[in-house]
Amino acid sequence: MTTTPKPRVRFAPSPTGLLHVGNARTALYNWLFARHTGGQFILRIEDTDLERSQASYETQLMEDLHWLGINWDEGPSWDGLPGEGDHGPYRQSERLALYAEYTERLLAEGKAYRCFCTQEELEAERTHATQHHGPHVYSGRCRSLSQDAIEQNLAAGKPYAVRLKIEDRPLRFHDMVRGSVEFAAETVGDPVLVRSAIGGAAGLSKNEAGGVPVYNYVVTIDDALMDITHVIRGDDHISNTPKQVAIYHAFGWPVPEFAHLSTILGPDRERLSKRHGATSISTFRQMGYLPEALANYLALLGWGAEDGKTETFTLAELVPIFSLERVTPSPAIFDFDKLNWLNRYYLKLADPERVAKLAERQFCQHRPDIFPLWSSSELYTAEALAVLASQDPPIHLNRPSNTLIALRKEWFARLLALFVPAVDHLDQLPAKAAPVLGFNPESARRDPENAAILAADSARSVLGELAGRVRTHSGFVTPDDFKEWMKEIQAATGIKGKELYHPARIALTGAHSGPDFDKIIPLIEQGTALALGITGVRERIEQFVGV
RNA sequence: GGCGCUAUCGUCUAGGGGUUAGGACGUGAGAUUCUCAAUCUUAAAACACGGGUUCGAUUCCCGUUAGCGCUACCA
Repeated sequence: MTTTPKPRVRFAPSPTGLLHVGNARTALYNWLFARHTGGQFILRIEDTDLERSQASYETQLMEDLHWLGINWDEGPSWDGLPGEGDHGPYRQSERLALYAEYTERLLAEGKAYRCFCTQEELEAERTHATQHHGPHVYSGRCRSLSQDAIEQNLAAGKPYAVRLKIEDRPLRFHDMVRGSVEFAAETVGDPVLVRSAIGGAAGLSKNEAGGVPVYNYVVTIDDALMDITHVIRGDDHISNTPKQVAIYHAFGWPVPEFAHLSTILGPDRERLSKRHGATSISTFRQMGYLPEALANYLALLGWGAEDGKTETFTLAELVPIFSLERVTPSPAIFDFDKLNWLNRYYLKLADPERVAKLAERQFCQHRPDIFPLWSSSELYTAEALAVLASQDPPIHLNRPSNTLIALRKEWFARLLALFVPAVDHLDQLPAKAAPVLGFNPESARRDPENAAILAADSARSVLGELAGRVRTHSGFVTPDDFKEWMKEIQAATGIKGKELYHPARIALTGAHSGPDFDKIIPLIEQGTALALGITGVRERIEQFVGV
């Protein structure tokens, strides 16, 4: 026995849509297996469905993989890089010419035969099978056609498909996730390898369809030609596998190992789809999920560490411990809550500057009235600087160039420090930060919970007292000022606790709950001073009470 | 209809002939706080059912049930 060669695995998506979490997980497991074993990870684009394939999807797909941290050793050229590897081409559409010679070989060796059956005849067989509770497989009628009959049909120009002769013995293969799997030959039937002109194929007219090889045939040849040793894919391919195994047998090629990954389901136990919310990688990205969170979650969905306890892994940590033997065969329900937990975890760990960049994009999209922050050319004033410096924590002017921008970045970093821990994913940030950025007084009053709080007599008194103090106050407001007011109002009215704070909080932030006043007030006043279009504390209370 | 795959807390899972069946998310309670989030502590929560095998099965075998997939000259 020679030493076992390094594994070669492939991820073979069709560019017919956005990369879906299920496929992404398949890609991830392939990648992890390759990296773990020191093997090769190959990307092959199955773009032969001319009708549905789009070049833009192909690009997006590669971008999504890249974003997740999955790179490939061989694959189509991308992003200016030439295609790598000596097993190309890596786009199936560029391989079409390859298959004919293999079909000739099978025909010549008598391992495949021409089938002249019409659609109607096949349909009739199927109905008959249903009536007799048998499997819906081809009877093999054209297997035993005499040479004369074949010549005659050919001469008559009858369209034909090419079918593989399935030998009458069980078709079994080894699955690294499920163990040995076996299919009886009679439940498989002689599969079509090459379509006839009557068959029709996606994107082709009936006449063009003649001679077009079928998916099961093409993948098998591609996998064999690319020296794929381990086929890791979704479990919807299990029933295709016996046909593929028969093709390997017919050519005398070594049968690879298989690993069929279970389906990912939605909370209702149906196959995960757009119906359940976000499912494509690019959507998760837009929503402000971190790639490491998604990759970690996907790794955990159907696989667990040996200790049964560790839950958080970087890709680098995953590589040495990942194994297909530990992959669970049962279907898994996609749990958005757990993904969110992981995302919060990684958000806490992530470099603040990186988070700031991602967050800024979200603000630009959702609050164009206030963001972008850094483009303004307005100058700061002496008063503004005073506000920045005297709040706690102060923002000091300490950079000679780009000063306003530097100050704003500092402010933004503090805003994020306050609100990022409160979100599951970054696109929730603009809404969460509304207490600082500003709010609509009317809709704040209309909120049912707010309305209930505001309806109380005590709330009216508090707001009246507060407005009075705001009016006589000059200059900006500090948390100490605010504390002082609350103390005075409590002394004057006897109102305290929630009855005191909730109305005040609504007047200031539009919501009855949120971060500490100590944090909010400096951010508001500093934001106002930085000309961010944020209404100051005094103004917003006056506005609110005046409504 | 046929064939195949699957079955441990609500969810993801660990485990494995004798265990207090472990962890995580989520949920409940408590601490903290005017409140929310975060954080910490804590609680509740599972071996689908029926037969075997066995001194003993959640674990092994067989059925049942349920879910899912394939059943095409789609990919």
